[in-house]
Amino acid sequence: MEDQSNAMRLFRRLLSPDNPGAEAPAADALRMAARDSEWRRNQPCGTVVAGGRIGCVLSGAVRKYSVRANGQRQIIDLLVRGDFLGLTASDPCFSLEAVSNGTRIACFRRQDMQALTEVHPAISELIRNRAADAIRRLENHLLIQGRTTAKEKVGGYLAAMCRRIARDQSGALVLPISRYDIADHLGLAVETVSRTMTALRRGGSIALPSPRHVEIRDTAMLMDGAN
Amino acid sequence: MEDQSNAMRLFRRLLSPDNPGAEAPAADALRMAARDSEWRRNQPCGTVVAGGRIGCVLSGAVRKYSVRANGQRQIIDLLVRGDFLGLTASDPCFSLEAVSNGTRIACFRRQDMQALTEVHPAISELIRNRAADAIRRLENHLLIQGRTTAKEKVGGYLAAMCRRIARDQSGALVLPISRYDIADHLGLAVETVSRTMTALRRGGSIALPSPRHVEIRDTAMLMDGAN
DNA sequence: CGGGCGCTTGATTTGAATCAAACTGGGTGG
DNA sequence: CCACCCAGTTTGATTCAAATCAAGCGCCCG
Repeated sequence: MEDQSNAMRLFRRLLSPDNPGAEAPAADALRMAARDSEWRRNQPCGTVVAGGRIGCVLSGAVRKYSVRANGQRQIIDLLVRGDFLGLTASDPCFSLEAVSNGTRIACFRRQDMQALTEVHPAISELIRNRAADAIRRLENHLLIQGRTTAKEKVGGYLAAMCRRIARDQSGALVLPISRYDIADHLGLAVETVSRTMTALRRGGSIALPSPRHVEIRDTAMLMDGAN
Repeated sequence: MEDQSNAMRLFRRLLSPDNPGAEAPAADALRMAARDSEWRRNQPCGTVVAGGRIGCVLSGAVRKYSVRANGQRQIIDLLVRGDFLGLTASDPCFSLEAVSNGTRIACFRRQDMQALTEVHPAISELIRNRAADAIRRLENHLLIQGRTTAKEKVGGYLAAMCRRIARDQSGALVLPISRYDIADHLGLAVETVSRTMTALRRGGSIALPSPRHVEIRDTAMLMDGAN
């Protein structure tokens, strides 16, 4: 099945980033232990990590967020293909939601995963590396979020996305998320995000063929927030 | 030696948070494998994690930060007693500095640590748990940093610190870091931090016997940023 | 004793939030 | 088929809060 082989390729890549051909047995074992599920846009998918289970995003995207007493939503992480959910046992204050239709998640029971690590040491390394990824992702987002001006934040965000998500045939980023999501992820107002995107376009660091398609024109300018 | 027994107690606590009496052999093994070092205020201590080594803060505090091209310093994490350094192999863009005199760090070589995990499985669990701690710490800071007003940020920060650092005999928090550090950690100007602390004091949610000593008076008010 | 660092307060400016309104495209129902 | 609707996006005007510029204070350390 197509999906099967996609997931296999993903697992092989994750198991040995340098040498995608190796580690087929471990990837097979992961594939066998996984139960896949598919989610629609805005559907809560926190159940995949209930009971301490671990999930891996196969396609689409998942947002991890919390809603404050005053109604403000704060997105603290965006998980895309290859990112793991549920690495920190349980923090009940966060919700998970599929961002787009056809978001597919492979789900593993913790005890199965534990048993697998004893047969395939590479899987234990995989988990460690995904946790390290999560730390780097959060650290990097903190750097972006900690910047002072909206132009620096949005620019840094787009530059970071550039390293994580797929491009269309013309080389433009295809943002999986809306302006509202970006705003809630950066701690800005939607209007500010929109205005800033327009300003970046006028400044020449990006092009916007459509609201969801972003062509990076000048990475340095984008990161500096200097235009 | 006093320090030896302090480090032992720390390792035992980290190895089994629920039952501090157990896991003495693993703690002993960690103690034997560790090389301690002591650092002075503002001294760069990134060398302890050079070559992929792992460090554990025994006392004092360490700040992890990056300096941008425009000179702006961004502190992305503050490590205190029990926190681990170098969990994400190497990200050369961050610097480490001791925050206070007498900051002590236990340092482990990665291969020694690896060998230990094979004898003591609890040590491998320890590392996983410390990584999960780091993720939770960063997520929580992101929630604080993503808030809109300075009062919410500073209030949330103090409330978070409350759960991590020691209190003096009167029950007040002893901040290990300066207003400048707090500002660089929250992405605010020093003046704003100072003003906000004063406002919180006047609002009655905290008391400030001295700039570095904070008594939490009303946690709810502090977290809401509502006063 | 001096100097500098850390902290605080004040006045002004700037930039993002907020309030308000129009526009777009895709989807639905008549 | 077309009118309508609606969520997402954009732009404009105004308000407000934090950055910036400026200056004074207390204290520790040399």
